[in-house]
Amino acid sequence: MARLAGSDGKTTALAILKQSRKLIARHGYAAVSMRMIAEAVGVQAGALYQYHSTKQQLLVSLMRDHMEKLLEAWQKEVNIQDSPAQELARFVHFHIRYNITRPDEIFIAYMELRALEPEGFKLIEKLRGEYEAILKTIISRGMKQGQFDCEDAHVGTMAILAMLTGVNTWYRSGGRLSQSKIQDMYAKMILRSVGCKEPNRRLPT
Amino acid sequence: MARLAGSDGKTTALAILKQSRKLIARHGYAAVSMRMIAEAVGVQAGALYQYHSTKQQLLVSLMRDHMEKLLEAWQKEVNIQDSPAQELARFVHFHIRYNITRPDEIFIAYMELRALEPEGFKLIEKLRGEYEAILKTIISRGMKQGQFDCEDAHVGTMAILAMLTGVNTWYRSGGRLSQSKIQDMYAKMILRSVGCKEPNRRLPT
Amino acid sequence: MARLAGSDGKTTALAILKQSRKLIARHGYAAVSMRMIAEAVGVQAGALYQYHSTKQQLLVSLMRDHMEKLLEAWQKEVNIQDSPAQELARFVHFHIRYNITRPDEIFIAYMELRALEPEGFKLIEKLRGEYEAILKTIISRGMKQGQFDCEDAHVGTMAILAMLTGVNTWYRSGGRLSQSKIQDMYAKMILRSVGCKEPNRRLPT
Amino acid sequence: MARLAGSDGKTTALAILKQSRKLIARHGYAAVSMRMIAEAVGVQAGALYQYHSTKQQLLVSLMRDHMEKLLEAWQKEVNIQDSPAQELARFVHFHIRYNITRPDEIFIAYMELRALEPEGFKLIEKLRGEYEAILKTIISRGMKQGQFDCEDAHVGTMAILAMLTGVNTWYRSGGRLSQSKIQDMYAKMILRSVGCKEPNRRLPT
DNA sequence: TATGAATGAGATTTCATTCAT
DNA sequence: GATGAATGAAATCTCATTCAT
Repeated sequence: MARLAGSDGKTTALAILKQSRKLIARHGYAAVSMRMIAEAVGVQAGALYQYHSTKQQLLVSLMRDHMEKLLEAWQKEVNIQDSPAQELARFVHFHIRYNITRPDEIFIAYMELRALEPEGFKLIEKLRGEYEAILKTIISRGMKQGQFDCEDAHVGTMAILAMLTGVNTWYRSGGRLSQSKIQDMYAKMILRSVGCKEPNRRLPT
Repeated sequence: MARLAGSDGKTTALAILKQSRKLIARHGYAAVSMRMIAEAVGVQAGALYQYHSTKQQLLVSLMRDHMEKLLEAWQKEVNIQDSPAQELARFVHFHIRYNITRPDEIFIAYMELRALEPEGFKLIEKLRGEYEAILKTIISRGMKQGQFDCEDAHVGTMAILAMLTGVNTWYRSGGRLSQSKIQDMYAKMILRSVGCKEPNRRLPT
Repeated sequence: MARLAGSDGKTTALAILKQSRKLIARHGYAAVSMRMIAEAVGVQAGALYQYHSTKQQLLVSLMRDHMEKLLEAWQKEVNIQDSPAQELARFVHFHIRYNITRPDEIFIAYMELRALEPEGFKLIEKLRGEYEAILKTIISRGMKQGQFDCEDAHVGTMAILAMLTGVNTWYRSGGRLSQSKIQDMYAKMILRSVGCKEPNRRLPT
Repeated sequence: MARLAGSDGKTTALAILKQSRKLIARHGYAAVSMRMIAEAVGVQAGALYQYHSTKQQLLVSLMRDHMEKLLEAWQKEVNIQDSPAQELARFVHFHIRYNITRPDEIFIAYMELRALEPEGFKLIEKLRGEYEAILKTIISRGMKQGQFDCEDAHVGTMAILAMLTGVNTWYRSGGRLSQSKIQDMYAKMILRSVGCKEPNRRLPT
């Protein structure tokens, strides 16, 4: 049949992204079928192909979307007057705050790289690299200025990102620890881990 | 046809575990078919069912196998005379050493929990809990003895495990950093992160 | 959206016939989708249904169109003063000339009969029969007048039509042989094949 | 489920070829679905893929099979003592006899070339070329020896093959004309068409 | 112990067609 | 006259699994 009265392309497009994000995060790209997504959206499977030419394309859209928004969000957050320690703390707070409210995006971004075909993989890897570079630059600057005592900026970057992103594997909103408490704890652990002596100053959560 | 001359049940059983581990780690449980495994082993798909009653059972075998061996290995490693700091350092060295040589097992253990059906999930979760308890106990002991200054043993446990396990996402053998160098760097970062002042003593890699 | 400024029903109608003819001739009715046709025309698939109620109807239009024009064209060609041999030669020249410039129509007319549903099939078969009857009548007349020595008018008709229509399977314009040369060669072969002794007189190509 | 007691690969393989040949000849490659073939064979659609990796492969098998058998059959038929006229008559008789009993193969061979993807197309074209070369050689020999008066061996080849293959479009076994009568009529028409004066000697049907 | 044939369900994707706008 | 959104059916192909041999 045809279009239902009141149906609307933009609404459907958003619903597809939302539902597929949720499903893929829960079960994994390979385990989610186009039919499952369609059912969640409330359309037939064929309708999905008006918005994404293949299942793979849908995954790429999801991941690119997330990475681009993440990078933009940091740009709005950054404060050029920060010392390295302040900037690292700000980054920790930002990363946790941003990720804790978007567990599905994060999970997909980290877990479904292997499901990407070469073209999509290259695109997403580039965006990931840009985000890693932000943290690496902070650490390098702190090392140059003698504020941090870290042996290797790259290893530090990877270790800290793993630690931060790991929050999502155990954090439950409404759990024993508030988000701001977690942010403070992680900031402290991480500043210590790079050998920073400067006291951790409170930052907006 | 019947059994090929020279074919051997034990050999096949091992080959199935080895190849399925490799394939599932690379592509994910849902993306690996029984036929792919069979081809890698060099048998027909039907033959796999002589060893594992379902695809799901095969996954459970793989994961239980890994967790049990990991726990056993730590038992052989532990030294009851260690101070908390020494034990934490030992744990860091152990975890990195053990995991760096078994990237596939680790990846599956962390990634395919969601692919487990309820029965298998309960079993594997129990074993994971036992491993986490080891680290949590170390931290708690260090806190009690005043050697560590950590606000929350559980959060510390999860943060440290995430950091450690993250090594596998970027470590390449033969890369710029040797395994023992990485172990030292992580031990330092982690001891600092729990507020330990005791100098890091060298441990066997 | 509504009609685009400058779009025009007649133009679209012609474009649909032209593009569908081309596509169906190349790939076959079953292998051509309405979307492929729409894309070639430069409209959305839905727009095709303003001109043809179904895909099948579109095919019937294409075939009826061709057969009717072919029959009309012969009517303009015929010369009632021709002897049977002259008329046969005229027919050969006509058929080759007409078909060589319309390879797509011919191909569809001969190949897609099987794609017609009963109603359309009856219609097109009737028109085909009329065309075959023209040739059969020529041969019969030649036999009655003793100019041809052919054992069976029907077999002769079918054999000659197959031979003539086969030209399209190998003729390439600009190839080694000119159209008029081919017409002469075929006229000679065909007149001989029906045992006609009268010399082949030149006819307009 | 599993294999049915008494089922047998060779039997199924033959049935697939037989049924797909029949169906593709009637409706065309694009219009025949794997399900239709499977139903005709009496298996599920998936079972077809044990024998042919794709639908396209199945088509190639069908066409190669036919062309190879056709070429072999002529090799058994040929008589090196034939004069060109005798050989041409023999070829006509052979072609009609062979094709009249295999209408499906012929139809597919001539009609589904366009359904072949490049790889398969190249293969089948090569075999077709070999068959055409047989007739072309006969005509060329007749021209050299002065027995035939034909202006162009290539055009003659294509014209005669079209004529001969066209028999299949109208012949119905048990119809008004017997096969041997048709063979004689065509041999006569064709020998005349190449300007051969030698009387047509009877050949085995 | 393993093969080879098959199933039945389900995967992604495409199709002709419809209809509110 | 045409679009854009959608349907429901069907296409090709893959999958886990079974079982006679």
